[in-house]
Amino acid sequence: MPTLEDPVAQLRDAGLRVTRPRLAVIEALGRQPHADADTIAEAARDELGTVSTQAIYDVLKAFTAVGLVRRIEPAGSPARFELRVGDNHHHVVCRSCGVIADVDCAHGSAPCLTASNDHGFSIDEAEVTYWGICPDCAATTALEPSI
Amino acid sequence: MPTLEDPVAQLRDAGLRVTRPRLAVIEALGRQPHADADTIAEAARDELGTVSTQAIYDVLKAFTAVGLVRRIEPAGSPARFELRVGDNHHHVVCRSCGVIADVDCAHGSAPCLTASNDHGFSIDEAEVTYWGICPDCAATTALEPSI
DNA sequence: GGGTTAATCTTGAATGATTCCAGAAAAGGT
DNA sequence: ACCTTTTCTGGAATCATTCAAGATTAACCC
Repeated sequence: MPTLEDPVAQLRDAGLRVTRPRLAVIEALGRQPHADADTIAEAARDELGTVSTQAIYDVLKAFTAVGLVRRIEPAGSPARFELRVGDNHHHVVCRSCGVIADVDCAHGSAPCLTASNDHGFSIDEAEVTYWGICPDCAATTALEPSI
Repeated sequence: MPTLEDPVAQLRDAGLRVTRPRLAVIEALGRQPHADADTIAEAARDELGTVSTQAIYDVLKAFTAVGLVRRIEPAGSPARFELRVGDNHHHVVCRSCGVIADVDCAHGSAPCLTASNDHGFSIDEAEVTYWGICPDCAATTALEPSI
């Protein structure tokens, strides 16, 4: 019952070599969606013992290039990565702690929105980022009105 | 006929002191919307002779804090700044050269979109970034099929 | 099962944007 | 004019990310 496709097959399908660092990155992302490079590196090291930071960046770049993962860069935080599910979904970002949650796209496939005036650009994607406060931070703030 | 509000008045209204670097930044932004910190610094230096990079960042931070300018950070480029016009508009970014153009929001005031599932977040803004190729880059690419 | 080759990983240093710090300068209220 | 607070200067520090060169190793071939 592979809810997640077999990682090895995923790599092969993408035309990428199967290496331990790559498998570790896939697994790390499966466990922590929206992780940044550093978090992924730590997770990979927990599993493999040691992996260079550079390897993580290379792996993430290779994955992004073939569309295995999607790179998102919310303003104010380092780049985050997520296993791409093929759908074109969006994100809610907490202004306070930076956590990210997925939001399904209400309009189907990309581009899910049409620009009112495209200025002659040929648009292929509409990326939506919702900004707000997550439930946890809202609760905390309520308790500490002003430091 | 102040199409742009008087910069001095803008600063005073915002409760900020009126200084030469600040006026220079406002003017630079008026001339080049979507400029990054470095570009603004250069423009300010052209006008004032010399200004520290730090001063530019401080000014931009102060302006952003009071809502005089809006900071946008498209993935892959340094932060850009624009004079906030109060409306809640969006941006089209060229994947090739990075130029940014404004796109009016079709839905009025922020947040102009409603998340399909907000995960309990209290959302105050929906930021939309359209990605594509600008007319100039499209023309160039057409001429040079593949380098 | 070895050998070959190109892709991948390691180590270490470099870059670019941005921020931190401490002191000097200057804006505005009294 | 004077004083207080904000703002600006100069220089160093930080963080995420990338570059470079050589060592490994996965995958394909015989």
